[in-house]
Amino acid sequence: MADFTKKAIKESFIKLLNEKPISKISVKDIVTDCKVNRNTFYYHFQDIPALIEEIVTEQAEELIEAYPEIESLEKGIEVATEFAIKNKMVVFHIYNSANRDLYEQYTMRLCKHVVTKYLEVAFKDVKVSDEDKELAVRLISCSLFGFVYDWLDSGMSEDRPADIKRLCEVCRGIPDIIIERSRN
Amino acid sequence: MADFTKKAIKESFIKLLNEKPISKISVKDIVTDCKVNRNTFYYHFQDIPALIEEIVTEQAEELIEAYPEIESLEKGIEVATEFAIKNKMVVFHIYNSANRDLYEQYTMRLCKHVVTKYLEVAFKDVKVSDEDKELAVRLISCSLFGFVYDWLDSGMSEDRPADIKRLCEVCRGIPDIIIERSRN
DNA sequence: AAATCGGTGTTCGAATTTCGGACACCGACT
DNA sequence: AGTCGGTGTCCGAAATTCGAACACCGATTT
Repeated sequence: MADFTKKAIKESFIKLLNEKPISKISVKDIVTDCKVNRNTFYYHFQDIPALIEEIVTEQAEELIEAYPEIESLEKGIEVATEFAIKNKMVVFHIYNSANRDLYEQYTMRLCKHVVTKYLEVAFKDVKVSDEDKELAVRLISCSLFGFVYDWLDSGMSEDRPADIKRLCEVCRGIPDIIIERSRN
Repeated sequence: MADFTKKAIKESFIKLLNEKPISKISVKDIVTDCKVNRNTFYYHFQDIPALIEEIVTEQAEELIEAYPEIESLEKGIEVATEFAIKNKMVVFHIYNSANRDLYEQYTMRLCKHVVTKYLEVAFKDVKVSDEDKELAVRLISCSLFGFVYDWLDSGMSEDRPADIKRLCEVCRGIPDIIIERSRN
């Protein structure tokens, strides 16, 4: 089964995201756009947050797929940041919505999700304890989140590469510290 | 219902058409490409010719939709030729296949189909008898078919606009003759 | 304060679509 | 003569999509 309907729902949502803020997108808008029954939406997804979760997860996986040979955490941060900034980014639409507090939590969840996904790959050949892995996720997620927060707050500077570099500088020490800790 | 699966099957077919000659495209190739059960193909389409028929019909309808205000038969011929040449053209792939005789008949059928579709619009506000309409379809279809035949045979010249103009010159007299005949 | 409105999320059963697994058939190739 | 790959068809089961309800909520209107 190839789930064309599910795919169409996702595409409609992304399309609508480019037309209006997420807070104004209803389930009805989505199903109207792709001409399916409202129940079909609920058959595939719990609710809109679940839809977002799946889209973001997919994009993260696609990204990791595209960079199978990430050699360093720094590169990983860069890639994760690219993910958050370059690729359309559902995250941003969420962030820009009205219910800021709610979606800040959600953005953080997404950051952790992305970073965790990445670290599964990045830590594959390095022996690091589970606790340290968790620490790495937290540290890097917070950095990523903070960067996105700042980047959006300061008016979305056009010079993304420089901004990414800045984030990398912030995070550069973290992986070394983690690996060092792991060696005791 | 939005028939995403059916749409996917069509898209897979068109995709495969750009990779290999139509005579080498099997139902299995199609369903493998879009990850659908073979029976699902047969649920939607009688066979591959029926699939082609539907694709071409749709493209013709889209074209007519895009040119709702065709003012003259000449313009119509131009549009129909554009349809046959500019828009990817399933017709051509058919034509280039091994079983030339079979598909020449089919190409002619398609030409007639397109021209009929067009003339329904073009003759809408002109009172022309059914016999004359049929004559117009035959004459213009043959011109279109002959043009495509010649165009392909002579190595698909790059200067399409000039070729279209040439076809229009060939056909220019036809509509006038038809309308004149209709006036008795 | 009550009523209306638009959206949510859920349930149900019916209808449609997709599926896997058969089958006979055919033409090409061994 | 037998194998192979493709076709077109059949079946019943499973999955998906549907329309029509329902209670619920929050905002807006009256």
